[in-house]
Amino acid sequence: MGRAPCCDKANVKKGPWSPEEDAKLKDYIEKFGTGGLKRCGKSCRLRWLNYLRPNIKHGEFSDEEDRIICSLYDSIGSRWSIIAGQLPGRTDNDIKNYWNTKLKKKLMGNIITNTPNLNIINQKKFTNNNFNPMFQNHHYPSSLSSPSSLLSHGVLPPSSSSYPITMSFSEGCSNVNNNTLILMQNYHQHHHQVVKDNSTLLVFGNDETIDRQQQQPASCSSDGSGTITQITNQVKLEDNRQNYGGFYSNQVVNHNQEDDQAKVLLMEEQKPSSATTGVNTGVLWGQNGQNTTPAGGTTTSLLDNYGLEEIKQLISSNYSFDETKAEEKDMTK
DNA sequence: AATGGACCCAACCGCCCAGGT
DNA sequence: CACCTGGGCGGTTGGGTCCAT
Repeated sequence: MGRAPCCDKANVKKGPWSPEEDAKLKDYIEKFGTGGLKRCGKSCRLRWLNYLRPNIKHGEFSDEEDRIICSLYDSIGSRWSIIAGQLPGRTDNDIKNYWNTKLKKKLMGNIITNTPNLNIINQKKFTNNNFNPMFQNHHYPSSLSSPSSLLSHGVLPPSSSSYPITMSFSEGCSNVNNNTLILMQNYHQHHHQVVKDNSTLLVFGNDETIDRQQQQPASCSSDGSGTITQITNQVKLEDNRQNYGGFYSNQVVNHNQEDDQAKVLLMEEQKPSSATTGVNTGVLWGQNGQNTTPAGGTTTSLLDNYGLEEIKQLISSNYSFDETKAEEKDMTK
């Protein structure tokens, strides 16, 4: 037997709360608890919890709050109530909205603006000759496999302002290995045209990002897996999308003849389905906290190496991260 | 000034679970 | 044990606002 409705839907008011209703609810709760309103109990509860109850914080989130949210999101995923528990005055709904509408984008902006050497990149496009060594050889521990973890471990400072950059990775970047950071201009397909987006993808490369024999760029999904794509002098669209969990890889290569550097992989963000288990979910949309197996190996989240209580302690102890602990744990796998 | 798209966020929906009967 | 109920939670929606054209 299914669950009974929480209220008589025909006889309850819905929609935004009026100031009169707010005052009434507050008054009732202060005097008698809930009752008397033509509101479903659930609605009253939510209104109270998210808006009316004392000491609710509204307005801007601080950098410190950002860090806490990012760290916990990286560790335990979208368990907003637990995250809210670490932020006095903030509600799970608030944090959820903040994450979905701002923080996620802010993180990407951080990576663009605050990664060392990025100024150079902003002034110069990559070419075969100037491909920034940082992105060729800079390795991060596998546990730092998402923007939020990079932020939460202090790799990136929490302030941000995002702006588009032009970026590509070229045939010259042959030293791409696992956990190498690659930043790419994001494009998307709109009415059969390729449209430049203001956002930027952060992608982890692996050995597959370059066909070493043919020296051709290849697609690289957020989990580091990818396939080889033939370069042409025109934008090439192949509708052979593969779902890598984190992104759809469009298999598009843009070879700009004017400057022989704009070989840009086109990728499109893909919102993960909650049902995507057993696949790596990539950089941006990672289902962290789940022990998933990507195409090219395994990922570890902080939760693999720490318990929830330890994570809380880590947060309060200024985010020091014990690399050896992760490595020890990896050894035992 | 009009309009359409993007963005934000309060509120709703539906599922799960614990506790009471 | 089965059923009922409400709390808790994460995902989603839709209306208001902003902003670019």
